[in-house]
Amino acid sequence: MPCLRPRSLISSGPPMFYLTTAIDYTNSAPHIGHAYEKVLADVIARYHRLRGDEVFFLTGVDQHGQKVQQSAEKQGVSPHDFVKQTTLRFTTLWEKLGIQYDSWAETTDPRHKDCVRAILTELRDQGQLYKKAHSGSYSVRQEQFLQDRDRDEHGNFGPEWGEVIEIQEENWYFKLSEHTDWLKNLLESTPEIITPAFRKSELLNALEKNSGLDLCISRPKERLQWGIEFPFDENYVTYVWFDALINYISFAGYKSAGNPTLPDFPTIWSQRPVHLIGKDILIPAHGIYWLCMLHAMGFSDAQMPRLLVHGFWNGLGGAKISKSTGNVVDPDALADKFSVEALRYYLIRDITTGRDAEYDIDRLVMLYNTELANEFGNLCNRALNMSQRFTAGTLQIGSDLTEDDLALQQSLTSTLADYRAAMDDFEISKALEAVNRHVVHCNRYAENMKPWELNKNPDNRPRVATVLYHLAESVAHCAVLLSPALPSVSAKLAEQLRLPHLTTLHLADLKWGLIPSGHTIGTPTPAFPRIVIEKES
RNA sequence: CGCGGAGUAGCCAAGCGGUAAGGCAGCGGUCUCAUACGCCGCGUAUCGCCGGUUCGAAUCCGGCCUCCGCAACCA
Repeated sequence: MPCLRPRSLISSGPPMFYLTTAIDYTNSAPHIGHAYEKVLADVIARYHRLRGDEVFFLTGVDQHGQKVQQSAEKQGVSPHDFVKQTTLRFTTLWEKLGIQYDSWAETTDPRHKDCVRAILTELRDQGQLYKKAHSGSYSVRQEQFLQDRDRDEHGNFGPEWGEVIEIQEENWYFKLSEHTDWLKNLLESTPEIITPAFRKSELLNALEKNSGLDLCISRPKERLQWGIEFPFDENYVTYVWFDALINYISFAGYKSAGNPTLPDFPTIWSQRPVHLIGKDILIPAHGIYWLCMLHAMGFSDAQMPRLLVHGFWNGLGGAKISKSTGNVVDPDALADKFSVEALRYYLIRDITTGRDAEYDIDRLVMLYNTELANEFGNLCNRALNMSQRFTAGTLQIGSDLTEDDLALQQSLTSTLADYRAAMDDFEISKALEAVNRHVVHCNRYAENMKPWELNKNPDNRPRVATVLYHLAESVAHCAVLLSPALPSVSAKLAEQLRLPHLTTLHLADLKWGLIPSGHTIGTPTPAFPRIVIEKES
């Protein structure tokens, strides 16, 4: 068969989908918000693999900075050891939650440090960095410069700051102000840079206020040792911006000089990457600093990343979740109590991407029990069980299709389309609703067809087979559609169906007839055990 | 008049110009293949308030009220 496409396109392969998350600060244990972002990213990444895209999913931890240095001192360990121990809490949690990342970013990684230094040197040579003295009020105890907003109602610095002295300090600055006009134009001309759209006006507004100011990017070593040393000024380490943010490119192979342990940067960054971040770090970190940094490094407008900004999980009544209010939720304990599947499902099902949601354990249990255990889980079980009992586990594709059969197939078709559209827009919740719609359709179909009734008369054998095939085939489709959200369950169902290839299918392969005629399935066991809550007195 | 979100049935929530999805909870019924699951039926929601535009508004415009976020740690 002749191929009409130019050779360059043939060899280019599937598109690269590069997805990153914020890297978490290794100062304390991961909480529900950390888990949300990573699960969301994992679902998006798995969906793109399902689409057949080439995926590079990067996540990791931010290990430098003063807080870490202080926490380590408090514990009487080195920052290195402290960070090693906290990082382990993150990696073990991700493993438990089934977060399948392709690469792991740690800012203490020598490869990352080399990249940061290479960038700093280059920017300095291009005149993008300069050294300047700053004087102001400095708290010796807190080891930081104070702002006017830190003053109390009398205009004084309170006792919480300890001794406050006036000092002068030199630091390195990045010429941020040279890039803000460009950024303004970019944001106005390229709406896809930022999702959801309403964040754009917020960002433009902040940009207005920020204009004219350059960015302080260093800390003198007397104040901070736990960081990356400047390549051309050994008395300074980098402050967070030219450290943490760089991870998005350093671990993608930027300036790695062909280091075989890192990927090929042009391949990874061949189209706009997606940075999944929380709404708290859009302004100014990602929305302003990072984009301007990339611009200074010579990235073109077409290479600017997409910022996918998610909302927060708040406590009931919209209360902020924080350590001080004591309503922090430990995702590890939740997974133990309700299962990883229930937690993953809840975190992506009960929130609209980009908006906030209220965290409520009752809803976690409710959504899992109704949509997964009762509706889908029960559908799987009844379908496979009837096949075992009525046709000895063997499925026949069937003929003489009725209107009901065709309606079921139609339902699946529209679910597939809705699912795809929603997932492409990162609307995970909508996509899951679409799957659920078909599940409900199937249960209704089963009620109406009553195969257990038909089976009483041997003449109905072919009809029973056709009905059971429609149910089993639907289970197979739904198992694939749910695989980004619940990979382990999908694998379990593939096993029960004795269709191992389901786990490696692509979205485009989802056509009626996944189950070959004459195929024999295995025995079902509940894939979603109901969560039963013991009544607490 | 700082900026930005949000206000839809008891609760969660979709819709964003054409007589208000869905879910949960509740009530009644029903099947038995199935995880006491499923299925069927039952809700008059002045879509925060007031005005305007329109043949027609939850959806557009104006005004008002209420709640949340906008220092730092932090997704």
